[in-house]
Order: sequence, then structure tokens, then C-alpha cells
Amino acid sequence: MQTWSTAEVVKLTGVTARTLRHYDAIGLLTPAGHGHGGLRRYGRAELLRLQQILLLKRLGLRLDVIAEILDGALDEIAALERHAIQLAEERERLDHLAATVEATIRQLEGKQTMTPETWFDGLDADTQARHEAEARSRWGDAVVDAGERAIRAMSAEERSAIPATFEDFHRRLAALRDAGAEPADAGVQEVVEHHYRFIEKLWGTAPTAEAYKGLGALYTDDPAFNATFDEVQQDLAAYLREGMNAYADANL
Amino acid sequence: MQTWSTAEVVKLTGVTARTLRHYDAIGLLTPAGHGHGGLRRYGRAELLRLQQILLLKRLGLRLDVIAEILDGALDEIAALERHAIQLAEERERLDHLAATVEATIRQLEGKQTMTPETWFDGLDADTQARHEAEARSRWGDAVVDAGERAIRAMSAEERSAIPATFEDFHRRLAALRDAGAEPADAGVQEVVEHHYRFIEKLWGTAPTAEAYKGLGALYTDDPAFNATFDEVQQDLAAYLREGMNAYADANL
DNA sequence: GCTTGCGGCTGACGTAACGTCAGCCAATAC
DNA sequence: GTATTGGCTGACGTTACGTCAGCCGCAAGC
Repeated sequence: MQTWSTAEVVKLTGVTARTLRHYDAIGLLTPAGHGHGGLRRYGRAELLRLQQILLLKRLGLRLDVIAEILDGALDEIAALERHAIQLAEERERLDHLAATVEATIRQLEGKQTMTPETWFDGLDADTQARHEAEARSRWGDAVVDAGERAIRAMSAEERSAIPATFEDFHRRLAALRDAGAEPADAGVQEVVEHHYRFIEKLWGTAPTAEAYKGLGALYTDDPAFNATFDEVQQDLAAYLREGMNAYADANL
Repeated sequence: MQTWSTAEVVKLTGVTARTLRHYDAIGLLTPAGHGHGGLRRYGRAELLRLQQILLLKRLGLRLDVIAEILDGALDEIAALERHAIQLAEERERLDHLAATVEATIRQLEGKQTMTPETWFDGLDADTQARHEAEARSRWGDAVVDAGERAIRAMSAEERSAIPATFEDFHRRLAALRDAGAEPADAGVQEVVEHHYRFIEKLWGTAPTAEAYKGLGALYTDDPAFNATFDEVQQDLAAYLREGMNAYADANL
């Protein structure tokens, strides 16, 4: 029976000698035997098996899965079906990623003059871009795009008034808190309602309960936001968040 | 100045403690200082940096690249643009892979329901039965039945003529190739069209461009197929594959 | 007989980004 | 005094090999 040495198999198939040794080491492709000095010798059956391995590998399957298929422990069609599903998921993930990266680039390039620097009050352009990326991954592109349109539709006056409006909310909330009001109390909820309406205006669409609560969580979780609130009053972000949660539960 | 312990940062950001230690170990995020017992302490600056790290990481950048960007050694926009290109390439690769996998699955299905041992040597009756049961539960009866109906709609003569029909294609292609014809030439494309119609008949449905190309790739990649072609003429599979690609591009 | 070269061999380390122990330490709570 | 909390520092495992380093057997040339 004809046999082939490692070097010959390398020439025939294009795989590297190291790969053959690796497949031997993990038991995926055991040589037919060993010649003088322990030299590996492959027979026809091993070459055929190697061809199958390479085919399945080209399809992106993992070596352990390939081994299970070739040894009959796994159904080939079922394994490929699962693999196809994984490929589709991965592709979708990449699509989403690519969109977010593109948005980030556009933002960094400043080609989009959407939110003036005043928007996030104190955040530099770089941080702003990060926030847009975060917003897109949190709420989706549609929401952020709508927000951009809404902001552009505002007059310059309205736009420049944004930070002051937020500051006004924050100060009123801090005052209520100092007075001992709970987040769910009517006075606080009134301010929160104004806040909600204002966000709706900024976003160009009415936030859902989840989105609004998510925004509240962002206020406390994001150190940049949190710091902005802390400047007005310690832990004000958490106070507002509770107010937003209560508002969302009661009205959205 | 306010500082946070590892556990606090974990709660604030959602990353694991192990990750924070890892980032410290590779120098990506060094704590502001160490408290009693070597406990890590993070300040506002570190939280902001961590925030940036997490955003870039969500965009799929590698940690060493992130470090270079944050330390100013790399231009952020340029790095993201390169990254976007890589994402697009990876996506395309997955597209291609998915199409090939789908075609392979179809072909394996065809192996079992449509063309018996005469065309493909390799699956015994038991394996075939398992595959069919698997196929029915996974793809639904409709698809498998359609294929079987298509086969059954053939007369016994037609069925037994399947291998001969393929062989006829192969011989005609080999002859054209010997005569110097390119895969895209009209004469070859005419044979390929017959081949396409025949596959359509066997599958019970018209292959898409991707599926048809995937089948061509399978002819060259699968050793069982390739060997069948090689018996007629050396590297005939690759020749047919090119013809199939040209046909798909022009007509599907 | 000795060296050189070829072809191959067996470890062993490195890769990306951590997860998952194992074993130890310090401060606090009971 | 001890259990608990919260943290610490190694070190191994993960995937599919690439890349040495060091050694061995066999042949040809000197």
C-alpha cells in the first residue's frame, strides 16, 4: 500500500507540517504508521480524511466539532445547520457594529453638526461622540437620527437654551429634595413631567417607559453625567432617576 | 478627592473585578492608588478612562489599539476607519461562508433523498435514514417531500439516468476544454445551462446564484466530488466551477 | 572517520481577553 | 476566637496553530 511522508502530504495538500503534527497531537488525524526514526506515514484513508477535515474547516467549523462529525458522533447536516445559524448571528452582530462605528466616525469628523457643544454641558466633542455612540447602541439608530432631526429643526435660540433648561430642572429638583420631598411626590413629578416633555422635544419622539428609565439609569451610571448632577447636589442623579422611574410607572 | 474600590467600580460599570485587574496588569487602566492591603482605588479620571475603554471595546477594537488611542499614540478616527474596513471584510467573508454552508447542506440533503449510492459513495442506508429523519424535523416535511416528489415524478428510466446525465455533462465539458474554450464561452455556458436546469429538477427548486456558486465550490472542495471529476479529466471540477460562477453572474 | 545538510522529531512558548480556581491576607462582625 | 467580606496574587485553560530550540538518523562529500 502506498504511503506518504509528512513532506509529501504538505506538497499534496498545502497544509503545513506543523498542522499535521498538531492534528496528530489532538487525535484528529493519526498517521497510518511510523517509519524509521518515528517518521509519520500517511495512507490513502488518511489523505481522504484530511481532505474532509480541510473542507469542513473551510466552512468554519471548529476542529473538535469536525472530529465528532468524522467519527460519527455528530450528525453532519445538523452540525452545519447550527453553524449556519451561528454565522447569521455573527453577521448581524457585525452589521450592527459597523453601523455604530460609522456613526462614531461621522461624529468625530464633525461632519454632523447635530448637537452643539452646549448640549451635554461641559463635555468636550470627543466625549460627545462617545455619547452618541452609546445612545445609538442603547436606543437604536432610528431614535438618535430622529433626535438629530428634531434638534436641527430648532431655532438657534432654542438650541442655546437647552443647557439652561436642564440646569433649571436640576436646581428645582435639588430644592424640592432639600425640602424633604420624595421622588414620587406630586411636586417632584411635576418637574419630571416637564423634563419628560423636554426630552420628547429633544428626541423628536416620546420616550417609551423603558427608554425613559434607561435614560435615568444612564444619569447615575455614567460618571460624566453623574458628575454634572453632583455639581448641583450630591447624588441628585439618583434622586432624578427615582423620579423618572415613578413617572414612567405611573404614566407611560 | 472621591475614590472607588474595585467592588464599587464593578457596580458602577458592570465590568468584572477580574477585568479590572487584567487592565491593570496590561497597563491599560492603572488605579489612582492602592489602599490598605494593596486594595485598588480608582478616581474620577480612571472612571472616565474606563468609560472610554468600554465604548471603544464595544466598537470591537482590541485592547492594545484602545491603549494606543487613549495614550495619544494613534489617531482615533484613522483607527476607527481601519476598523470599519476590517468589519466590512469580515462581514463579506461571513456572507460567502454562509452561502457555501447553505449550499453544502442542500447538497448533503440531496445526497440522501435524491441521488443514491450510484452518484455518491459514502453513506450507507442507515446513515441515510438518520439524515432523512433529521431533515424532516429540522426543515419540515414540505422541503424534503418536494425533493422526493421531484425525484418520484421522474420515471425509473430518468432516475437511473441521473449519473449518466452528469457524466455526459462532464465529458462535453472536458471536450470543450480540450478544444481551448474558456469557462465563460458560449459553448461551455450552454452546457452549464443544461446542468443548471438539471440541478433545478433534482432539487425541486431553482438554485439561487449563491447556492449555485456554492455548489460549484463544493465540487472542487469536496474530495469525493473532486475525485469523480478527476476521473474524467484533471481539474475538471475547477473548470466547471468557473463556468457555474459565470453563469450565475450572468443569469441569476 | 568526520562534517555537513536534509528531513523530521519532540517539547515549549506565544497569541486575546479574560474565566476560573487556589491559596493567602486584612479588617470587620459575631 | 472565628466566620465573613472583600480583596489580593499567581497560574492554568481557552483556539489553532507559528515559531523557535535542540536533538536524531541517514546520506553524501572530504
